[in-house]
Amino acid sequence: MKKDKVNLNDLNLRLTRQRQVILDELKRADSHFTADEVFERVRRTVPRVSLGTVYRNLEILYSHGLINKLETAGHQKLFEANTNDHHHVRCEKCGEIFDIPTKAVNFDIQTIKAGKDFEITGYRLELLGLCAQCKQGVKRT
Amino acid sequence: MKKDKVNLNDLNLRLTRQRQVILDELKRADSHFTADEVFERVRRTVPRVSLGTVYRNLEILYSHGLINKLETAGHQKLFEANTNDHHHVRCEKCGEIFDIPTKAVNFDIQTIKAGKDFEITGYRLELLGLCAQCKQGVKRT
DNA sequence: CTCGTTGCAAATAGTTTGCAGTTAC
DNA sequence: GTAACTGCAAACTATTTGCAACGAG
Repeated sequence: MKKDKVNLNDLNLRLTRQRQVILDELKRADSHFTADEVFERVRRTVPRVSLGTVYRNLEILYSHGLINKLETAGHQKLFEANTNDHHHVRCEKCGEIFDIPTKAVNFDIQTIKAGKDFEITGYRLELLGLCAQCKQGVKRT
Repeated sequence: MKKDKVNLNDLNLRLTRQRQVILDELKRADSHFTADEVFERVRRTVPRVSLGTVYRNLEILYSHGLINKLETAGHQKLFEANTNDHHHVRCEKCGEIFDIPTKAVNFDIQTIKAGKDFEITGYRLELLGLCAQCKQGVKRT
């Protein structure tokens, strides 16, 4: 079944130039960006854009399910265009984030025995690792 | 086998009154506290203690394995006296943190198929749920 | 005595917000 | 036309840090 394309209009959202470019940049790179990375990219196209606008839009786009937000302990929030369910792993050496398909991780909260009256409703999993490049000891510049 | 008691002396650490009281408070309550909650408690005994000192000590005690630090996305860091391996779940309604024994959670990073050259070295798991009280709809004051 | 530690205050980092002017529709 | 949105700057929150005085061993 094909998912309907989300219509900004239906959400009382306006398609401003800033918002459009923010979305475009995320989709184009198909990677994980911090708010200020997005800001820097959007700035190339919309020089007078402000960081506040970027933050506001990322939050709005996320809360309407148009993009994905990645919150991790002790790091800046990351945003990505990919809204499909997947996991992430951070290379502890270079800090890069890599995607891991959901099915590659054998974890199911249903199996958690939390105690009879406690209901587990969700989780946030932050994987840490060593990427292929860093494992080889290749230095990045 | 009984674990040796950690000796502050061996670690070039001095047992100041502030440090002692911080440790005592964490042990006494055997719960999870933010730095400023610890600060408030320690202040009752050592009125002139500063928040900076509390932060510094919590970090030092943690880095020497004397206490446990809990970092979660979007929340203040938490500290606890219990250094045994265990999981935590946060009630999404009341915000309370509850412990979950390691064995109650069926999760093993060894089983993650991350790709042949990628090595998973660790993880941070944040469980979310609804505690017994909140599930009943009991209001807390 | 000496160096780890403290209180204090200022700095930092990431993010949010108030407001008056602008713009999408 | 009007409500959503913007740029700007200031505010905020959690945490860290520089420094001169203090105190544990």
